[in-house]
Amino acid sequence: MIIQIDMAADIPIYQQIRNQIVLGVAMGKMKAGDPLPTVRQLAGEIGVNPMTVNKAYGLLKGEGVIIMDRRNGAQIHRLPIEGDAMDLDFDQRMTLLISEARIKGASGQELKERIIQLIDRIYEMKEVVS
Amino acid sequence: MIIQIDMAADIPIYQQIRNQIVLGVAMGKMKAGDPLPTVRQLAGEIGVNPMTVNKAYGLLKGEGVIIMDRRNGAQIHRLPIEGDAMDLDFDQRMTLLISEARIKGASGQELKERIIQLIDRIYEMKEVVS
Amino acid sequence: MIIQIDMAADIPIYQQIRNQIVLGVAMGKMKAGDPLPTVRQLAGEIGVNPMTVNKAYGLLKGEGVIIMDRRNGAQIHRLPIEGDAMDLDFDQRMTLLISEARIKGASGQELKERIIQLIDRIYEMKEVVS
Amino acid sequence: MIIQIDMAADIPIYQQIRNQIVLGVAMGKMKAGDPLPTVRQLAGEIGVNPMTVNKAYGLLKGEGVIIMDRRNGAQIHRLPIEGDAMDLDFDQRMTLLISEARIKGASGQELKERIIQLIDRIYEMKEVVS
DNA sequence: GTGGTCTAGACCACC
DNA sequence: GTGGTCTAGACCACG
Repeated sequence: MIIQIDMAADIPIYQQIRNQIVLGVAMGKMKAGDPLPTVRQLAGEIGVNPMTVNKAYGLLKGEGVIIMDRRNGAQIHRLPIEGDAMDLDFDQRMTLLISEARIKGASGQELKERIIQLIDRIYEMKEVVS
Repeated sequence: MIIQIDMAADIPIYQQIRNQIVLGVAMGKMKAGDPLPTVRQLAGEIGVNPMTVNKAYGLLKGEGVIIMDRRNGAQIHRLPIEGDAMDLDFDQRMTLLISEARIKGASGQELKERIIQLIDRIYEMKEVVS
Repeated sequence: MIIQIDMAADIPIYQQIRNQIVLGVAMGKMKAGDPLPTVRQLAGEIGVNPMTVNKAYGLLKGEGVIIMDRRNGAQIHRLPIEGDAMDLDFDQRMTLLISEARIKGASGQELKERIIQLIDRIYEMKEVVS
Repeated sequence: MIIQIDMAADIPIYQQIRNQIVLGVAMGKMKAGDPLPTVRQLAGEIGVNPMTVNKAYGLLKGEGVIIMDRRNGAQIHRLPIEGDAMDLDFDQRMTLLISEARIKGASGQELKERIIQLIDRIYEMKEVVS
């Protein structure tokens, strides 16, 4: 599991770390119970301040994606995590994304095909849920 | 076209204004050539500083969504927006959105149905681009 | 001689009018002594405020491109007009233009070929100078 | 890299700052990865409000010339700038520049020689893009 | 420390 | 009237 940070992006680094771990879990690269590197280890690898990694882990813990244990460090939580999968926030962000594509000229059919393709790629790995 | 601002949200106000106008255009509430409220007018209505609205309009102008006319204020651009409709940024944001839904337990089928529903709702209004 | 105005452009309308007349003169579409439409006429044709056209004519008069006569209206002045053809302002604007092209990846050779092509097109009409 | 501002010029200050940095990059005074002064630093040096410098940096960021890094301030972008080097805007500005020179009496030959001289001066520094 | 955001208030160019 | 620019000063998120 390699974390790639884009220092030029507008997205805060701690958010990028959080996002990449979410992606890793959803695509089956990391499974429930798998250990995460320690804060210092990961911070050293990607060259950021340990406080930044700590903040990302805190976010993930708050979301229920990981559990932090004083003895074993952090590890992926049992899945699925709590919360409605497709809540208001999901709809709003999805609607905005589709709208931006529409005003750039995408057709509804193009969009559907592309998104189905992306979903299939993510769900390629069966049984992510523990 | 009413702009609703959530002062408590962590999304910057100028970004919220920009998003709502993009949504309005994509869903056909605003058509090419339609006038937008003036900077001062909109600022007064939603109770923010004109500079904040100005920044939102500047963003939209940079994206090619609106044009700023010294005589008539701003209006929706008549030319199609430049840029690939489904670029790398689109894929990344979409992949993240789908991944978040998956780890909350959504099935691939559920996701496809929901997203197709959202797309159909947005594309209900035919011919947004004049 | 048709004047085309781009209301969406950042360039002020009076400046656009001035520029197009300069282009028309340089490319031989208008010669010394040719009459320009009256302020009201041109304003009506392109749908702008007469004050705007008036300002453009004032600019051109100040530069020596046209002369304004109460009886005959405005007409193109005898060419060439006064002033160093390649002054400091020319060098600065040209340097900026070339620099912008360079950072977008243009090679020196590409630039020279393109510019020579543009010069030849403009100088196609022999003997603009009266 | 010293930025010189002409407070009396009719070009906005933020535009002057942007232009000088573009020139600096194109002429090799600044290379990819080189740090720019911080917003507050530069604002202090040239005696303007930080917001003005911020606007200039925002422009350059939007153009892909620089990246803004929360840790190290701004620096020259390492990737080539997107966009056609010689687009419609380039042609129009170049045509206007040549036309203005022609009506002041410049010959096509004079122009070609002068412009080639300017290009060679700018491209003196090999390999600006890292 | 940095940049990001927002405010209040001002003056100017354009039309 | 409009938007464009600039200032002074403030608070916050990020690292």
